[in-house]
Amino acid sequence: MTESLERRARRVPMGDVARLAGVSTQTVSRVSNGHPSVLPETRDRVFAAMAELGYRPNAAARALRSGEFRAIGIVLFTLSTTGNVRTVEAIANWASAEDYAITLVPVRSRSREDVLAAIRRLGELAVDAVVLLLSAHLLDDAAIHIPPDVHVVIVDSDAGDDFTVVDTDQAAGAHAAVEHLLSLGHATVHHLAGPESSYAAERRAAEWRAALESAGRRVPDVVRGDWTAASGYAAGAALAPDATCTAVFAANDEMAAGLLRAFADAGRRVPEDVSVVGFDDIDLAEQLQPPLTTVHQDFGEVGRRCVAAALAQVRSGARSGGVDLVPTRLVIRASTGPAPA
Amino acid sequence: MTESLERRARRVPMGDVARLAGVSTQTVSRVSNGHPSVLPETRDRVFAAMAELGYRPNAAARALRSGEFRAIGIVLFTLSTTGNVRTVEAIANWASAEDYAITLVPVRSRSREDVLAAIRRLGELAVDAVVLLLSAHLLDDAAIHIPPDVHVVIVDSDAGDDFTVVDTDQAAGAHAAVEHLLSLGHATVHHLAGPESSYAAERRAAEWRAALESAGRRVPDVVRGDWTAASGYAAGAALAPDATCTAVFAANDEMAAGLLRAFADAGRRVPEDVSVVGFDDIDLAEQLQPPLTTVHQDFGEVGRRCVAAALAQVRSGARSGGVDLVPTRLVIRASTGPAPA
DNA sequence: GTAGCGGATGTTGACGAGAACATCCGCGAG
DNA sequence: CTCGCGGATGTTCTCGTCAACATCCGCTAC
Repeated sequence: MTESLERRARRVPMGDVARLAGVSTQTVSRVSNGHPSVLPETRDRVFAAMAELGYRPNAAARALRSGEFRAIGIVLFTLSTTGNVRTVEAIANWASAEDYAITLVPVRSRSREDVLAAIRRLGELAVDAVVLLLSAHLLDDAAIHIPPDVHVVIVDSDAGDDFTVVDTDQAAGAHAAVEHLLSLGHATVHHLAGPESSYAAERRAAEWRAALESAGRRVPDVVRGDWTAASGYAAGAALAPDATCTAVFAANDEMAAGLLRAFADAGRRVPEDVSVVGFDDIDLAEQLQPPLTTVHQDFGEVGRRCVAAALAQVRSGARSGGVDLVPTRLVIRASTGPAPA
Repeated sequence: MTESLERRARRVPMGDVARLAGVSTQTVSRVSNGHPSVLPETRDRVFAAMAELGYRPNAAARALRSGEFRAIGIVLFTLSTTGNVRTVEAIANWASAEDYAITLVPVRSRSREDVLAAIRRLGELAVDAVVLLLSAHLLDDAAIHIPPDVHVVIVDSDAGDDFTVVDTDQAAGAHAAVEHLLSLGHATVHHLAGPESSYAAERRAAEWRAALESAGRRVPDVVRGDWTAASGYAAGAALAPDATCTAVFAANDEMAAGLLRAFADAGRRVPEDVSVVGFDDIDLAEQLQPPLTTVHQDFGEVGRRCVAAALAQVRSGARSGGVDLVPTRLVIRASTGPAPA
């Protein structure tokens, strides 16, 4: 794997450029930052010197001087869920538009000590603000304490009293899914929930229950998955024999995909025998068989608001509380239909 | 969205800690870095002062002094492809294990100027090494020039002469897929390729062609998609009427999923009438109907080698060339079967 | 003609941490 | 008893950049 070696070229400091261009470092600095009062001729000379030496400003020195890193940190457990990926991408793109970079800090596990370690590292990161893509339960722990001078935005959580929270409106989305199924004549709706460790999963499950109760319907036992399609398949295999199960609301699309295959394998037709609704509206949702009715999340908007909130804190120097919910949209496809007669 | 405001707590510098603990800043520094020759009693006093004031070391100052940021940059177009996401996650995890953070730099578009801008920003990033995840032949362009003192690892590209390249062994994977289908008795294999702008897509297409030619088979026209399931569906709809098409190798699993649904809609059974092979082995592959035969990529290993190569460069101070290919594995599921009689 | 203004440039210092070097002290060897 | 050594700690200086202030100059207004 190794072949040739090139000796490392030394990082060029401003002073070298200044010397070559015959000006002071301050003038180089001014050119570098587009300051107006530099003679065009001088500017060109400095640019030429920069190019010749391959000068690039040193981010550390700049940050030390200015106190700004122009970066936003994101703390998360995993990039293996659709929601996290899409949120991270959206944050990265919006941040990039503001000329901010994104620093990713993965947390090894959900163990208390790993989370604590990540939070502690937060403050030492070369970052102006932090987005926590962690579920709330973790922050409830009184021992987990976020330094007061760190600007934080929290996603997928409920700590709106102390922190800025941005999130998809899980409750409204879940409500719409249940309503849709009830309006098709189903007596009740089963729920394939995500893991208990997820705040989003818990919110969706709670609202599913509330919607059924407020409609005066029987509330079936919750079936739990772990977000994966495989867990959805297992849940589907367990639900298929139950003839009273004519409608299932899955907490995400991957698990819904597993459900669809499990029902197909068990000979239960979708949507004729069972209706299925997912959550997220991943790209593949439309390509499943049948195409999946699902709750569309606007991750782009979540990302935009995260960046906006983070930069607002950075610019004002203050931390604000409050919850900012992004609406969902029910996308009706072929996986839902009238209740069987 | 805004409610309460807390005044910003000032960042605590080392000097404050030193004063409170009754020592010099140097001693605080030593404690902070675990230097051995500090009296336990002094150490405790310093720790207490740190805790009381909420001291956290300043990353910029540390980086300026040491010349190290302990961060690796990743430049990429998008997180919407499975491959990129999984690679980024793997890199983040391995880097984190070495106590390095990850900085994400999205490139707005594939336009020449945006790529150039990103490359130029590279050198100014607060980063010790950079991974280019651009999946393209970008570096062929002579105008795109990477500063010689930037440590670079390239993924999904072909600049092994000048840079370290880590990649999945696309050719071997594609070859295995074609071989598998031919060994099942299919006269030839159609190919649903990814976009021309993707290096991986081109490698897979080239090897598909080579495998067919070396077996003396007819080489059908290539059908192109854009990685999405929707484009796979469109391609499937176009291929379905062609009775000579009994085997399709899709360049990724999402497009294969679209193919499966298109064939189902067109009344062509998989695998009885048509066999389908994908590439990637995404989680959902096993949940498709039928479960998808596909080429498994070991993204974790790609990430590990990227981090290893990047840190090797950082530590040696040199840049090395060479190509490091990660093997693939063909996962046979129900979507492939013997050629129809 | 000169005061005064403003544009172009230079000089100085500070950001926070930590390496190099200096200092001080106690203890053991000669 | 003194020298020297090494551990604990302090002092100084530097990293690269940029803001603040200083300087110098030409031009305009009176």
